[in-house]
Amino acid sequence: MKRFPISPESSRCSSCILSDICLPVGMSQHDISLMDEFVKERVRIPKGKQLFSLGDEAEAIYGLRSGAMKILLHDSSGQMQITGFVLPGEIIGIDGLGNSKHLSQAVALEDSEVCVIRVADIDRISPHLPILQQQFRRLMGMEINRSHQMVMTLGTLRSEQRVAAFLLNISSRLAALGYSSRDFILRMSREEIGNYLGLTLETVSRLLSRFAREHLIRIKQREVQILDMAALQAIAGIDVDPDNHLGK
Amino acid sequence: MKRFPISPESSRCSSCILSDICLPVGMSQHDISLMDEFVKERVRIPKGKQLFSLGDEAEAIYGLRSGAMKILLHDSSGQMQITGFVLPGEIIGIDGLGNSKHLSQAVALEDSEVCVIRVADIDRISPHLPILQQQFRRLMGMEINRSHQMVMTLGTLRSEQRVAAFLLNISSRLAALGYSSRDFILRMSREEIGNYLGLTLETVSRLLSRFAREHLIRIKQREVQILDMAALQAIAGIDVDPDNHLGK
DNA sequence: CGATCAATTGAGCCGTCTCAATTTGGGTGG
DNA sequence: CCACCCAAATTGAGACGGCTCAATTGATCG
Repeated sequence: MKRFPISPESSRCSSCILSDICLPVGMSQHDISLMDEFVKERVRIPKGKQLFSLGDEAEAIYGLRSGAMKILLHDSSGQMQITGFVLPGEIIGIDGLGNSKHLSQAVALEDSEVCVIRVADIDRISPHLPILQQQFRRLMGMEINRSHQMVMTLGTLRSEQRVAAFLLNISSRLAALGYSSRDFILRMSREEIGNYLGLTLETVSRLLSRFAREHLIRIKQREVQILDMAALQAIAGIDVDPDNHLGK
Repeated sequence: MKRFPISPESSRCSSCILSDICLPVGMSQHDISLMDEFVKERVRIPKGKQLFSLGDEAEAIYGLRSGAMKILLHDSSGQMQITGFVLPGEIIGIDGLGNSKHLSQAVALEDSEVCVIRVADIDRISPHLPILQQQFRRLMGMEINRSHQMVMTLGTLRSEQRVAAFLLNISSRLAALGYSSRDFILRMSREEIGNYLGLTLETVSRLLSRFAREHLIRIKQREVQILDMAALQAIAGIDVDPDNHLGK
């Protein structure tokens, strides 16, 4: 795995364009500059290669700087489940923090680059930077909520709702990155989407085709264009009418 | 909500029978005695009442001392999903730590009692008791893993596997508490089990009946007796044969 | 320009849900 | 103590959503 020191100025936390959605969210400029102290390393992961895998020592967490990754879980019978897709600015490896060993595997969907934050450094610095403890609590809390949201999706939504919710989720995360929320490229295959959503790849494909036939989206391979955001939200079960929350 | 100070000696962390599976897990006797300092309060929650609900300030976490609870999530369209059942010795409210507001709701399945650990106290004491930070990281990590496991279950398992895995899960958690792993009473209804597993109550009922017909369990209302643990494990997909993990 | 992999589309089947009827059990008041 | 009531659980019949299997088309890449 290629590790290399961070280049002169370009990519410190203090000057990173992702700093407002990445780990330093909400930190003062002064505190962020302290982070430059221990984010000294970056790693490139070519498409298809893994950043870490099941059983690896969880000695660091990673901020995705560019590219896209998927997080995989394996069970005792060899089943595999994708628990999440990671976009730039998002954090990878939080789930290993509690155990010191990773229980998941992170694989690049395309050539990617991550910033390395060593757990040892965190523990060393956090006494002098109390906000860091809070940041980690917040990050882990976010991961818990994200995962609960996933449980909600898999437990209560029907296939068309899942696919619609998936598109909207990707859309809003890309929007937060400054990209268009209406036009984007999916970085994962139909099979990966299906696995993530608890559906087969055929079902995903059929639903995307149907959405296109109904003029909610335009889709050509992995290029997506959202034509009717409101209709997708309605399908996904995101009520615009606040009264509906009350009734049964 | 009835709050009352902890009685003289009986129920301090340092003398609690749950201390080896509850929050103090792995702490030294000395460190545990420090915890007595800030676990000064307990709360009783009658069956059907809630400990906290969506939007409440997350000012504390709770260790379940007796009884049983369920954790609920609500979505914008009024759908409800049970994300977990809590047994004695387990911690409630971890999911609110990141946001300072609870996004879930905790409801008692039967008359219950929890120990209150105030977040403010944690923040005050943890600088002097570094192991506490680790404990919290560990707890949040466990919650993440638990939730990921849930995603795995909902994403990959078929109904009979989910129900079998559910029974085994409850069984092993009760065993950790010192109760029988073969005979126990379910504290939740078929409807609650179904909601939790992403199935209907009828499907749950049918599968329990089928398991009974096949002599894997005996079941009479909520009383469960496991007759063939190995067979249930086989159904749940817990391979005894380690070779199976490798092949596809 | 063929080879290979990803995606689409169709046909038929199976598992789970829906709707409905019945049984069981527990609690309450006469 | 018994009769009644209500909620929980069981069981059945039928419908339907999503899966499986299979064939075809469409990209991508040496």
